[in-house]
Amino acid sequence: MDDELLTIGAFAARARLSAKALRLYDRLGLLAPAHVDEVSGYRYYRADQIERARLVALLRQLDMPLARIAEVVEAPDGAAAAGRLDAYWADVEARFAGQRALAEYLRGRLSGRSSEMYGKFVVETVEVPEQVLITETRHVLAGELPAWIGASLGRLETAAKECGGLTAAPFVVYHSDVSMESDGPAESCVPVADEAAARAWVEKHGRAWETKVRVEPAHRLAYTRITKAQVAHPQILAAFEAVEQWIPQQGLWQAGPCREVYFADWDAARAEDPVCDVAFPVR
Amino acid sequence: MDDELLTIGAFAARARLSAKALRLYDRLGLLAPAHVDEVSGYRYYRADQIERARLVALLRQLDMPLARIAEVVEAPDGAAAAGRLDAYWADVEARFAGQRALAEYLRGRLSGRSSEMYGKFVVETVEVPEQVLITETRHVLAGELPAWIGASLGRLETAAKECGGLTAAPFVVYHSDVSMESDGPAESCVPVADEAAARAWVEKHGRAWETKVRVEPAHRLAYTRITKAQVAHPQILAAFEAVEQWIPQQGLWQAGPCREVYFADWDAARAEDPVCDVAFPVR
DNA sequence: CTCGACCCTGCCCCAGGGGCAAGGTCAACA
DNA sequence: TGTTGACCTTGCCCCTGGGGCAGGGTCGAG
Repeated sequence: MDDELLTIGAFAARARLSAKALRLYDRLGLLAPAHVDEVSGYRYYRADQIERARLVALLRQLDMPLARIAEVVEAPDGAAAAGRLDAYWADVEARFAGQRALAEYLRGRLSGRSSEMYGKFVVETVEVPEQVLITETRHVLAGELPAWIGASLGRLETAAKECGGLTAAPFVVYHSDVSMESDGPAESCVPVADEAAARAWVEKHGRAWETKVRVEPAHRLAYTRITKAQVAHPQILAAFEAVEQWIPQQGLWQAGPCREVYFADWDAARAEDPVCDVAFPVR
Repeated sequence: MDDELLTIGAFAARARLSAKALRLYDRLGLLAPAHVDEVSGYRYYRADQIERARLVALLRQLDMPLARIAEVVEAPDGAAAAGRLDAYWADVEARFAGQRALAEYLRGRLSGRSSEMYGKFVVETVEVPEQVLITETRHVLAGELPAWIGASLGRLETAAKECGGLTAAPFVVYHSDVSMESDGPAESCVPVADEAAARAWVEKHGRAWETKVRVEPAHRLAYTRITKAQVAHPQILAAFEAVEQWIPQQGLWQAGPCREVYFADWDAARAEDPVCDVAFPVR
């Protein structure tokens, strides 16, 4: 066979990687030389290791982290490797689609169409009485947000039935970044009638740490109503901004993190139906 | 106006950035607080700085480097800012398109279609006599490669006319990575008849460092012929791989970096016409 | 034997922050 | 008027995926 050994430089040229990178991959166990001279420390690679090295190099061109590359090249067979690549690439595609939408939105905004955009939103305020809430809090990425909101509110609405029923529309509070990438905590909330029953339910069914009962004091919300079609990035950002612009114009100021109040039946709504209020607590 | 000042924490929550990030942006001059207490060092931000901070946060979600974000937010007007965003985003789109093509290619390869793919390429060898070359060497990214090859070979072919004419087809040698992202040096070469004239031409017209005259000794090339349509990433990778697979099977080994020999008139060729040999020096 | 081309390790550097420690400030409440 | 707890400061080390350089060891050809 082709069992002559290549020095790191020769191997690097053939694999089209740098020697430095090869040393790193050795250290990480991603691509160990076939032989290391114990005296000199020289690394020697077999020619048939080039294939793996090239694959690593190509995967790096996809910006795949070395840890995930290891999963691909260690896969038991080609199909498994292809599957792991696909999983990674699906993540990248999803993320990129979000970024592209955001870039388009920003281009429009920077081009000076902001005043037109805000004009489309009608902002009002509403007094909200004190509420007993069952809440679930989680760090969640924007891509999973819709799925998580659906699942979480579904769980909590089920709980609400055992706690005297819903006293108002469920909502989600964003304690940090509203938009993509965000792993800032999101808190889904359902207002219920019976605080004691709620505490008992959480005691029994709550997921540790995530589920809590909380009493929110009375407050005032500034909100704008949006349609189902608008509940998506980045369109929804325009709604948030419209409300944020409006608040100081009225001599008010924000008194807490923003929230989305889902007052309609999501599944039954059509794209042009109003389903959600984008809201900020104000004073 | 709304001239009350916000502490870094309050401002961070409103801008949906971390306090740490705000300190970094302050240090980089990207987003300086309106006021810094000289005694305590506390940073205070005006409410109207939130807009800029939000823009920075959104641009960061596009993975735009802070230096380019600075260019956007410092732009004299919205149109200029939008233009800079567009320029950045066009880069991202181009890069992503390349990555997507590579991911598709890799999925096919990992799924075990490699043997079919290699079967499509017929590999042969040819003896190449000693050649006098005028060469231009540059670090070039894959995106610019086609443009650079065209321009560079155009320049060198013009030169060749004054140096006894072309004695063989021009070619490009890849001294490092063949594929995208690569800034590994690429060397465009034209073989000419008159070495003395070539040296004189380079002396007179050569771009410092980039242009050289070089005598390449006689060698043997293993090559496969590809069509104009195949001269693109990542399809061309399959051709390179086919030749690389073939070489050891014949008891040969690679004796130098790979090259693309352009033997046809590029502009006159149709997509299905052979225009290029993908070649490796062998022994 | 010598020389130049390789190779080794180790250290510092980049972006864009996260996390933590030690210590200084601020405001509200008793 | 404290005190307390929340908030702020700087500074240091950590991450990824290497690049670049210094100082020193090795290899092979002439």
